Amino acid sequence: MPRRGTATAMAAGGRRATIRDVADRVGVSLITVSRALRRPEVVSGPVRERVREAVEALGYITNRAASGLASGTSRVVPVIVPSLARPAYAAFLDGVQAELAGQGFQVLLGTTEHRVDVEDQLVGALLGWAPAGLILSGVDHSAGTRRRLRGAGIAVVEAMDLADEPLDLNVGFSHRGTGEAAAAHLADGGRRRVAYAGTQTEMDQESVKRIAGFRAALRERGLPDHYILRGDEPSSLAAGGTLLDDLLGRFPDVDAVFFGDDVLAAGAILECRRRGLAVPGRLAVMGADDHEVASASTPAITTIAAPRREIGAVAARMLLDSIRGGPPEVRRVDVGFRIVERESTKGGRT
Amino acid sequence: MPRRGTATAMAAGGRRATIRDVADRVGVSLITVSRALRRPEVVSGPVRERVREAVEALGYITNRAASGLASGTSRVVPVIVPSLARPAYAAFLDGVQAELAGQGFQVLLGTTEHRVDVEDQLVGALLGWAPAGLILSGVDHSAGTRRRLRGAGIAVVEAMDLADEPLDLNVGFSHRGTGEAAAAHLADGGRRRVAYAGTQTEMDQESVKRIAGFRAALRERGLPDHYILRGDEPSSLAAGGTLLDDLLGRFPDVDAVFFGDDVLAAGAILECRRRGLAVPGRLAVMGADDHEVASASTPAITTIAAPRREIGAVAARMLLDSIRGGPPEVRRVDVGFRIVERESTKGGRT
DNA sequence: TTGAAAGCGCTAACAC
DNA sequence: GTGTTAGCGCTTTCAA
Repeated sequence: MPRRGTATAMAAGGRRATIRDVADRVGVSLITVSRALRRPEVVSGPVRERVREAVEALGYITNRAASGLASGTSRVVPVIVPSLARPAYAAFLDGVQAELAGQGFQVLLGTTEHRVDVEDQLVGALLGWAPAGLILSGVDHSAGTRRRLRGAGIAVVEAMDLADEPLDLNVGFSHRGTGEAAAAHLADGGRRRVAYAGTQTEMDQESVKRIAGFRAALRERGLPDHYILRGDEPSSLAAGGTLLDDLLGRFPDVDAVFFGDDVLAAGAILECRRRGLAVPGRLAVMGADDHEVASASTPAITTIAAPRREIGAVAARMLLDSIRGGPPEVRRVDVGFRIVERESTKGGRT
Repeated sequence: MPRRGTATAMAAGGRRATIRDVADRVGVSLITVSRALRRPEVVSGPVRERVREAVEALGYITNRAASGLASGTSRVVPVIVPSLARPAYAAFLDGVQAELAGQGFQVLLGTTEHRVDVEDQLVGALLGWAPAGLILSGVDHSAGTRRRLRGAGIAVVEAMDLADEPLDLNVGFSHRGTGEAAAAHLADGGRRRVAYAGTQTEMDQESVKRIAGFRAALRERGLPDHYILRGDEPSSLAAGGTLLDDLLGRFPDVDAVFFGDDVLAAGAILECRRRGLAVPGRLAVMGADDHEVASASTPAITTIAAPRREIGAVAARMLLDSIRGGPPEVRRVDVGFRIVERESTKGGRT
């Protein structure tokens, strides 16, 4: 350690103050201090007050490692998301964090970049903290991870998507459903050659399901379901433009496109404008996630909105309830989604 | 604990496997296992291999609390940001997380909502984990937090903004500078009644500094510096529209507005369109953060871009270097920012 | 309401 | 290259 503590408020010797130091200063036993800190109601008023003063004076901070080791659990909750680059997950994380922090729990962050092997590793590493519970986004995990999580004996929430057989607790909405709804919306608007275009779709189970729902709904209506385009760069306006180029190169006759997210859709619309291609006249464009860019584009983009931040908050609440009160009756919450209709899919050729 | 472990891979008795169980199974002492796990090169090949197998078979996971307690430090780094709702901070966090995870460190997340008292509390709580280092966004902290952090004897990075007197390490760009640059850009484009409009500006030190730089640069040019509007709702397209309304109500003659972020600017542009107010003809509009909405708006919005994700990555690298090699020679990195000029501030009345 | 003893699972230091 | 010993700072019994 290259640095050295120089703060005034410290135990003699320059060490960080321990519960022992606080006890000595107050003149009680160490365990009394521990109790005064964790369950103030069980110690006498005067003692409680003097402990408070000594803690303040010494700058005492509970050592979480010691506390966790002795008690076998810690007030920490690992939260695993695919990525922070996508606003949808940032919003989810925000919801979780706000709710958990309010209850004195800390979030340990992990990102998988949509890779199952990374998730396996992360779960292993994070379980080492003896967490009170764990929140995962997504419902598709390796067999090893599922076994490990069940074996850990802690509360687990799978969030964002809906699980057929939840590991424990589950909150989200149907990604398959969003695909079906998008196809229905475009087809019912009179579009006949309806495409999907997205990036990094193979690894991301959410888009795999969305595409499956999308294609199924098209087939049901007797429409072709093979206008599917997958890119591999991350989402950006530029990527949206490129996707549109590729799409029109491969399928020149498409009359509607559902993009993996609003940023791609907005980028495609910019490209349409460059090409002088009318939206929605010639081509209907639809996105997902209800990103600001969808309302700010011209034309404004029809999108799919889901309460991502609220999913995070609900996930956190379900977890806390389970930690405190045991398994709840409601193990699975479907928060739903809705289509926000805007200009980019208006009209069509009914 | 309402649940119970039922996994197959466990030590006898249903407990979670400890290093002791691994040692017994391999037939070596416990410390040998510990070494095989942390510094494989110091144990013999065969032992290393048998430990690996036993770990696998038992599903052993290192107990971080025990490890941290025994060693006095942990591979965990608290990262404190004002909020996750703003994409700029999500990008920063993403950069930190990616870099740290790659080196086997875990991120403990804290958000302050721009409140100094919350930051104080968070720092206290998070130091309890005996972290290897700590990353804060912002450079303005309470005296108590400064003292505490210095006393903790760990590496600390203040990120995003530039500090006059860094606590330890510092990486970011000048927020005052962005304000000056925005004012200069608008004034040099011939605008004479130049306004600033933002939300939640009192608590956010970054915007306080940006406004200070903005006003100073206007005064330097002999322009009025009192066209300043502060809202108090969070940033959104709607809030941008409202700000524009208020602004034109109070200062009907403004000819340019610098918004606190691109989303507000985009919302204002939508409102201008509703009112039939020409941008940039009648009013120049400028934003900040280089959000997608700035390129996707019509007209496209001039903005200020800074490498937020990279700041996070650099912060993480500086921290790791400091943890591993002691205080580095470079303690302060200015990553700079740039104005991205687009249509929304073109022309003017030179 | 308070205290004493024991030990959580690991690592540092020092043998061998 | 491997083992022994002694804690790290707290919480959990159990007892007073």
